[in-house]
Amino acid sequence: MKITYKGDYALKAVLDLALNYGSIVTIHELASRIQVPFKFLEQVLLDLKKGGFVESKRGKIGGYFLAKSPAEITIGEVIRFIDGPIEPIACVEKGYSGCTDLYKCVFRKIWVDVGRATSEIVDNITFEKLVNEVQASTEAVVYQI
Amino acid sequence: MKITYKGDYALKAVLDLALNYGSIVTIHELASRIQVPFKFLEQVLLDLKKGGFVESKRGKIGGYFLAKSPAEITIGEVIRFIDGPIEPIACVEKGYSGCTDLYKCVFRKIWVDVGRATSEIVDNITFEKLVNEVQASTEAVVYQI
DNA sequence: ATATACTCTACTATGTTAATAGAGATTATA
DNA sequence: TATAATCTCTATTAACATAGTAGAGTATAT
Repeated sequence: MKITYKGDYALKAVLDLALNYGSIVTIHELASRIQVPFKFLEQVLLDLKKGGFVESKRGKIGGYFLAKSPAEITIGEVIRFIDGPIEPIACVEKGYSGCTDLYKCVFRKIWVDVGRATSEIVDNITFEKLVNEVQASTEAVVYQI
Repeated sequence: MKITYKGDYALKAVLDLALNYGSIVTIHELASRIQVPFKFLEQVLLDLKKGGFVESKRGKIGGYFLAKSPAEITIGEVIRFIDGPIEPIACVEKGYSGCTDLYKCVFRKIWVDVGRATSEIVDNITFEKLVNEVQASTEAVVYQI
């Protein structure tokens, strides 16, 4: 798994929408809050829409909002959709001719293991969990003042 | 972690040298056995040499051989040296300005976890282990005949 | 000497990533 | 209905990484 900027931005965008679940958020607000180039974020959001993670409303008072509750979205789903398969090497998902050689691709099963271990983590973290974490940390800051 | 062809070839090369531990192997033999472009493999082997994984002997009857015993080399060491850090995103090792924002980079600790889980696997697999696996599988085939 | 084999540097083609640009479509509201 | 705000879609580009190729140079056994 390699997380690109696009994937990173997508996760931050979904997190922001999760933090604002119930209201509608413009790309502009989002872009300034999560510090991402506006035009790039536009594309990321269109992708997230195609993936069924977010919905949008056009026109004045338009914007984006989550298509499901934060509890129903995991970071694994998002990162897979935006950045592709979790596995560290293509041979784990595809045919990969290299596996026909003498060594019978002894490495393949290792990459499968790595993929599983990674999935174990990212598929069990929902945005609800992350929202709670963020809120707990910001509350903690408030109490310190 | 993303494993490139170079990393894949490096692992196969080390495995081949491990299977032939004790003897010296030419790039040519290696290239034909592990099915890798000769000139590309040359470079990979030079890198592996810089990394201290292999040694070489020039001239006639020259070739490559492991610098340490297969038991002393893990696939984690090799892959890190050839393909860079295990972590799925740069922010885990570097500064990464994105972490200064409101959300305090809630994702960062997840990537650290993923990196740890991956390391757990790849740092505990030595080439001795792989050699045993390969030999067991080829023996099994022999018995079947 | 010479053949064999490693060493080193440079080059190139291809693809991906990150970002920018701009015209178009939709909708609330004055 | 005009208009401003907002999402939608396609194209383009600069920079970088990857995968592979090329060729001249150096070392060594015989």
